[in-house]
Amino acid sequence: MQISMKCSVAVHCLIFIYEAKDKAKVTSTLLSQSTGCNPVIIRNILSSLKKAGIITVARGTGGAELCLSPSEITLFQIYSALEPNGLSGIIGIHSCNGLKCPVAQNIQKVLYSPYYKIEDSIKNTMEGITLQSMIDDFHKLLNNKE
Amino acid sequence: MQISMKCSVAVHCLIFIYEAKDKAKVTSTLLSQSTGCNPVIIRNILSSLKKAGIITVARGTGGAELCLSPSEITLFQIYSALEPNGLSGIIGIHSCNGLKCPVAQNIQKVLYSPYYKIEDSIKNTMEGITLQSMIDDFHKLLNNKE
DNA sequence: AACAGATGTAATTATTAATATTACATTAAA
DNA sequence: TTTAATGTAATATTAATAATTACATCTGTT
Repeated sequence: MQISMKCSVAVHCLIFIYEAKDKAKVTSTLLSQSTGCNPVIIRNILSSLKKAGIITVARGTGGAELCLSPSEITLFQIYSALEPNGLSGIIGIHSCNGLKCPVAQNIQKVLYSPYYKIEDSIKNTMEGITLQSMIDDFHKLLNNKE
Repeated sequence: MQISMKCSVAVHCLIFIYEAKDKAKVTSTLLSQSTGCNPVIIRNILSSLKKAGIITVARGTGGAELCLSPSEITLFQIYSALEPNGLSGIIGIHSCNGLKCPVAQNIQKVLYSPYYKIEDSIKNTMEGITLQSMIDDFHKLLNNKE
């Protein structure tokens, strides 16, 4: 129901910011050109990452930078920054409130535990993936092309 | 991006079918009343579950029944029955093809491994959840209400 | 054989969620 | 004060979900 591409775009931006360090000022326009997304979408994503303490963005003059080292930034942190409700509700549940059927009256409670387990396993997996590991993979890909 | 409520509705239907065994003929109309979903949606879901060998649906006369015991039916089987593409692509990736930026050219490959890990952890968790366990939880909820 | 009550499915419409765009106030260095 | 940014609200567009309509088909019953 809702792991949107925002997360992918955010990882893209973070790798870009890391690579551009001391080389170029990273503006939302630049990132919009690199990702193919609208600059306002980029600004919203950067704004979320900023609130989560992952990056700083200079007002006025512009330019984004990492606040943490890539090994301290996990995919779960990135995802959580973007999705205020976290993983809860990642799977849709139909609302059948007010119906007499006992299955209808209890289905939401029955699904709670399975869905929580799924959310928790996604969380654990995401916590095991760092920006550093993705940057490493990126560099491997660059080297393989030579 | 896409774990829809179909999965929840399917579990609802399967519990209903299990509970109604030898008591009532389970038609799509009945299930549509219990779930609050449109009967055609129900028929499509039942059709998918049927193709996956989880239930039988009698043509003409009507009525759905389980083909397997609830302990043999996992949440992953149910989910897979409904989603032909499985979990792949559960997380959206922006398309930035044809762009010069090296990040843009490699981001999809960089994200492949992390996203595969996530999909796999969801799969494993879903495989550990049986219809039986959900039916047990349902019965516990019924008893607690007395 | 005709009827009644089902399923199966294609085609269409409606609704909701995700993404993009426009507009403009605000910021800070030059 | 000009310029090039960010920040964000409001709106529009697009894509994904779900609902609806319509009708062919099936099968037990009368």
